[in-house]
Amino acid sequence: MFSLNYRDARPIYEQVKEGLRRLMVTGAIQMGEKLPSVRALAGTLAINPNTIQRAYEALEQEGYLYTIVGKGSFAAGKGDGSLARRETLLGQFDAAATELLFLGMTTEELAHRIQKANGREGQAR
Amino acid sequence: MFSLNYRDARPIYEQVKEGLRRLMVTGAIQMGEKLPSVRALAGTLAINPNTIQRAYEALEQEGYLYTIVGKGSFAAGKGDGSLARRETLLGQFDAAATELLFLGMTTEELAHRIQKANGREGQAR
DNA sequence: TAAGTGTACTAAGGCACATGGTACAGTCTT
DNA sequence: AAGACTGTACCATGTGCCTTAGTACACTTA
Repeated sequence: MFSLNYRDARPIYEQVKEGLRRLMVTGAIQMGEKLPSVRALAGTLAINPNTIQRAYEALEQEGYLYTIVGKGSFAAGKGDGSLARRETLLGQFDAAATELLFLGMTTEELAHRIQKANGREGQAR
Repeated sequence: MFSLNYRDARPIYEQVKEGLRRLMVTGAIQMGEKLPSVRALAGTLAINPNTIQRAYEALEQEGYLYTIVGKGSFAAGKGDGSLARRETLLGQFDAAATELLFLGMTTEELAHRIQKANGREGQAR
């Protein structure tokens, strides 16, 4: 599924968030698919269920999953992302692009990189 | 110069790093220009000099500034960025691009955004 | 009924961050 | 030579977030 890095400065629940988000964005987890339960994922990653709960809670607020009490958590659709998440991403995108241009990369190189990213995304139709 | 956000989850020294990096990347601080001293910047931002010191130390390791004991710290040139920093940026760029494409943005929209970023960058020749 | 689901608490410990203080070596101005 | 400025290096302290552990409750499903 994905792995944790305890040497990373970022908190575990952030790594869980990014790991799940990545699986959904790349199509490894498709829309409507059931995610592992809080306790199950906690057991797999050998961490506390509370930490998983925190990650799920945040992902739900970002629009990446919805939850039904007693049934479980499920991956949301593409159009369900929050505006706040989109703004955050655009900020990260612009900052990275500006700095990479400063470091000598060309607009063509970055544009080509987007093409490759477009290939990775949405392999799930 | 730039401002701190105490409600932000990121540590202060990270915000200082990003603030200075942004000023250098956008040309507001040019190559070879002297940066404010550790104590001066600490006074301006109303924080501890140790925190500034930590930010400067990290920026030097990233290749964004060089320092001369007794004289001060100075903005480095474009070609002095570390490879590690470049790899970090490329990772952030790809991740943001992939997720934005998932959320419905087109490659053309992102490419156009890079053009605008290219306008902001390097206004200092 | 029993097992599995999300959710909500509380208590405790660990760790990074930030502060305050002191000190030293080097550079520059006077 | 003296003083003011630079970066740098400690140490001790407090705070807040993260993480764990444990318990409990409402709901769904087999």
